[in-house]
Amino acid sequence: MTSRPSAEPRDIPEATVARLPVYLRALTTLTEDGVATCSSEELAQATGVNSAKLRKDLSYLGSYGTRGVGYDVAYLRYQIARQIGVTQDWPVVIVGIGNLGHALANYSGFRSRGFRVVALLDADPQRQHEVVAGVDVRPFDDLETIVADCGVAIGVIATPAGAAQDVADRMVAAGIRSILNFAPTVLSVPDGVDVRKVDLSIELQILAYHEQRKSPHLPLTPIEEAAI
Amino acid sequence: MTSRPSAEPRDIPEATVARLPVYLRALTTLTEDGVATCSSEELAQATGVNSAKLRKDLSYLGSYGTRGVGYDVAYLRYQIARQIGVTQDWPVVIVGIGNLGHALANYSGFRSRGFRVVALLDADPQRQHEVVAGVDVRPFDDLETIVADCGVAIGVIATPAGAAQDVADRMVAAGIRSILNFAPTVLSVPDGVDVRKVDLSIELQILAYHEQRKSPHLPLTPIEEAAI
DNA sequence: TCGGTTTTGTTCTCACGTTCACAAACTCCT
DNA sequence: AGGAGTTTGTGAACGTGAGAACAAAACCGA
Repeated sequence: MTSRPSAEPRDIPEATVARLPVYLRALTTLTEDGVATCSSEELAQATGVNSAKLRKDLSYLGSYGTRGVGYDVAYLRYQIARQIGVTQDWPVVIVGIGNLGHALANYSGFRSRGFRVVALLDADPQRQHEVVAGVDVRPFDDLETIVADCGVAIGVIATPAGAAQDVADRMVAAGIRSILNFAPTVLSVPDGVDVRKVDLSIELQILAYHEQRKSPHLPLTPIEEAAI
Repeated sequence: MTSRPSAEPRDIPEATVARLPVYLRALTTLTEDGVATCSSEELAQATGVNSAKLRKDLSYLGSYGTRGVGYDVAYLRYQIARQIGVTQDWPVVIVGIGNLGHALANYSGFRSRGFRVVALLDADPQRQHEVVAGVDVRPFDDLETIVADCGVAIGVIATPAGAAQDVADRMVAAGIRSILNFAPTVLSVPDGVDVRKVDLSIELQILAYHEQRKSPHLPLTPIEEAAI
């Protein structure tokens, strides 16, 4: 036991924050497999990172390991979950119930990882009679009421690009301060509001870039310059 | 005009590569709006980055701007597309036609950005009679044939976590060298194969972390240490 | 109790990415 | 033709992140 029982809330580097959920997932798997203890080397293997990096990441949370032994899986798992803030459920609204919205609403990974979809919203009245994943689709104008009633802080945008900024503005006005944006557009939001984006085609384009360099796949003569 | 007409193929930093698709998207929008020229400041605004960073990013591609004027939208767009390698279509296979696979197959952003879904594969015979987005779902065992026939280099995994590693192994064996993984698991692949992952719940967890620090939402007393 | 073994936590160094700041280069107007 | 105004491209300073390496701290067996 260290001299001070409470962990100090140092600020954690962004790169580390982005890896904590990966560690959390691996620890959950280990727990399910009945593993009680693991070393940084084992956990690093399971998460695909360098063991030195893993130890440094964990050191930002506190000293939760035992030298010569490793980490208590259940204990470490709880500490990471607490740091991320997923020991209790976060209510989430999803706006835009097209193909992607459907998939997100049905995605079991949200529920099992500390998120609860409390509402599905769509501007199209045609969709407002559907029930997706046990939640019925409601009009977009119900946003403010739902945010206030359920204490929603996180919104997910799965609309077409053209609607995304308007949706974001309404979300911010309603009190939402964290937005996960799947629409292929840049959102502008006031300070204090976090936006993370997931763009499916950007990831493919990055792969294409590297793929192009791998294969000597004649990389298109760069002599079209004068032609334009 | 610069003295050398051809762009030198310097290697581009990863961080820059990840932003090129964003610039490309903005330039496409500007083209559609009939804008012929734009400054780094305007393009930076449209893409949500710093204008100095934008200029440095573009400088890795070559000197395609004109001082005192800005960039020719169509020309810069073509140059970026060429660098990324999306001037011609890339054939792509999607494995796992559940909710997410459906959404991906229907996502028009792939088609419009240089990717063509040539096959949808699923191990479940129940799904093999469906037609999604004009492409019929075929047995997973057809993978090798399709990869060979269509020259597929990029595969998308949208299966449950348990199946993802097996699918990746088969993809690699079939000749695929770039994988976009939506399954919440770490894939291990040989050197020379690129994997990018998209984990929907990780993004939410990162938002939750920051959200937790914003609100003084009693952050769960860290005195459970002795209790575990 | 004590040496040997294991594994963590941390320090140090290097590489990468971001931002600033400014000279070079181009246009426009008189 | 030339000066004023604009905007790019880049060198230099700064900050963040990654990896190697090792001392400190635990366990184990005799």
